[in-house]
Amino acid sequence: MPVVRLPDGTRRSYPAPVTVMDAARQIGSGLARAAVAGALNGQPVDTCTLIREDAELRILTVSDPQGLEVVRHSTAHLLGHAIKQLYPQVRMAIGPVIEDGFYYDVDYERPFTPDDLVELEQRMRELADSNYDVVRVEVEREQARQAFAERREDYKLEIIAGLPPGDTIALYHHQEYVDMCRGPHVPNTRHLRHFRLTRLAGAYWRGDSSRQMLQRIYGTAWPDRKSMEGYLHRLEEAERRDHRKLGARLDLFHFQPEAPGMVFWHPRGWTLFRLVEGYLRDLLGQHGYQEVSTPQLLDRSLWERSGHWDKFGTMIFSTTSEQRDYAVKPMNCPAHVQLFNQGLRSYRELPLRLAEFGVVHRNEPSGTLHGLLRARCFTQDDAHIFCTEEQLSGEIKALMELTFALYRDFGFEEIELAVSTRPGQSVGTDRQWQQAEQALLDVVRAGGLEWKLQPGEGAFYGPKIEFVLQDSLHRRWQCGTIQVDFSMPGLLGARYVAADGSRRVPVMVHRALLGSLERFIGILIEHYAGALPAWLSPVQAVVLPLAAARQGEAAEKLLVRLGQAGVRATVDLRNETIGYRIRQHELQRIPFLLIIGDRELESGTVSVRARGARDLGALSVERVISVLTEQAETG
RNA sequence: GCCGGAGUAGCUCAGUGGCAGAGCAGCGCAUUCGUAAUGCGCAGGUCGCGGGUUCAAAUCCCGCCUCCGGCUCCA
Repeated sequence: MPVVRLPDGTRRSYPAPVTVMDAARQIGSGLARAAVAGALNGQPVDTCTLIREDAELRILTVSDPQGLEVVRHSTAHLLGHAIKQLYPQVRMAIGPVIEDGFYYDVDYERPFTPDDLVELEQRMRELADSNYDVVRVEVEREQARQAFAERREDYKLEIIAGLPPGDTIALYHHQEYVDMCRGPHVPNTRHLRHFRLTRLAGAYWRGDSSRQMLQRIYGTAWPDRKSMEGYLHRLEEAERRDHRKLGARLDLFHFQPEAPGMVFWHPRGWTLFRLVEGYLRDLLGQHGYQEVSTPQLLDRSLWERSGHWDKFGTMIFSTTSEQRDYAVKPMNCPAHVQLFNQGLRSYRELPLRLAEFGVVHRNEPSGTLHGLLRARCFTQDDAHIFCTEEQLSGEIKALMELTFALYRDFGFEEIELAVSTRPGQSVGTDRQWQQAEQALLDVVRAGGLEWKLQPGEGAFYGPKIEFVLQDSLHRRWQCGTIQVDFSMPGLLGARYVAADGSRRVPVMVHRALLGSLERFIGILIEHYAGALPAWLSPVQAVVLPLAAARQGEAAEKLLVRLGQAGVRATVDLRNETIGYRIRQHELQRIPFLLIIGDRELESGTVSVRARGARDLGALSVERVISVLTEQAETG
């Protein structure tokens, strides 16, 4: 006699066990038609699931996030069905749900082409439109093994072999196609209507780079046509904002084959770089840091002692001179410990905060390079804080506040936190790690902020807090990091004299706020779609005389006055129509266009057009300068 | 690094074995202009690099480089 409680609080009791679908039907035929699955006591289940005991039940439809997940998962199965019909020799691996869609990893003798994708999608539509029932059958392990052995699904057999013994296995029958899955799945393919296959890629079996490379087919699925179009539009928007394209169009930087993964900054791009750097430099001064600079090449032995050579040897650029091996520095920390080690340090000097805009080189695998976002040479806004154990949590707390304020100034409001703990390969003792992890967790917990744990994702010398910011398209970017290190100072011989006269090893906090300046600038460009706020714009204003012969002289005079006021401005005296020049500078995303015609010449004013055709009217030169300098303030 | 795709003028792209093209940008001349493209003309190429097949290669084959989409990795 199960009693079922519904989300609105009503209870229904049944004389005998009922299926989720039966329960849905009794609530309403519309709901039953829309039901893609159920949630029994919060657990997603198939609509064919029998409710035997008292439970809370919610009917999932495609408009429910959990229901949408079911639809996406079933669409992956539908893809499997289409694949096996069109290419029977394909071996199926896994087909999970991901953000915005799903994929299926498969093994096939030849590479799939975009044309194959079109055919697959077409077949998926035909299958979905035939509105067939998806049937769940629970079987014993041996039966599942046999089913997939007959079908020569080697990957499925490997998955079965890895399942804990005794588990029942669910097979989903899509007509002649059978897939193994925990479920739940839609009861009928009529729920699968708004989907699209998006791209092809390679992927390692079980994510292991030493194993077979499979072909991954990505797809997306949505509750309705409108939300799918919205998604496709977001993809286009992301492409439109691609910093690599904008970097070229806005004349900020370029890459070329002779220096893969290394940036050639153009004058405008380097202006932006220096603006970001200058902002940070001011901040360092206000927060008790001292800026330093350390060598680009350091003897290999130093990296062996720090542990970097062991862990990252193949990714360190190196060079030899007079039979000595040098590493092009991939990090600044060992060099900063050398600064700490100069002279005998007292506890009175702690915390010692050393900052460097450290240019580092890392030999990243060629396939991972991605414009400014993943480069082989980049500039860290790096710092190392040497402190006592007692000072540690105060330093971390101050750093978190500083970081949040900084992101806000650059226009990022949504920030997430993650704590990463000890990885497999690491230096240091259990006690040191436990202490370091505790220090980070204490601060994060006390802060009352939301955070997630990333077990085993820490650096080899210490755990870390990571700052993940969301841009205007809601994409996530990991930027800042705070790492607590009880190991490296000891490995590199750092000591200070404590109040009681004993020698102690300082704790070292590694921290980068923006992370890599190059990468952060790439993110900024995409966040603002190239329309940087005035304080970050390489060119803040362009002076446009209507006709150079008549107002050119006045334009050049204005340019001089703007320069004296600290406004980054240029003048455009080209013999082109005003409409043409305005268009060009709008495309260059210049914040202010200052137009001088005969009317302005007579009245001693300038017409100000702000980016995006916002007309600020005719203003006096003094007023123009005060408007521009105000706008050019940070933030 | 691995899988797949791409590379033709500064940019966007057309050109599938037979004379390398278009639009925009650039330069020149005309126009002297009122808020997102004035007109006419000129110039612009080792078709990524190297090798091969062919009477003939941007086009077919092989190797390499770089880029793009993923995977793995990311101190």
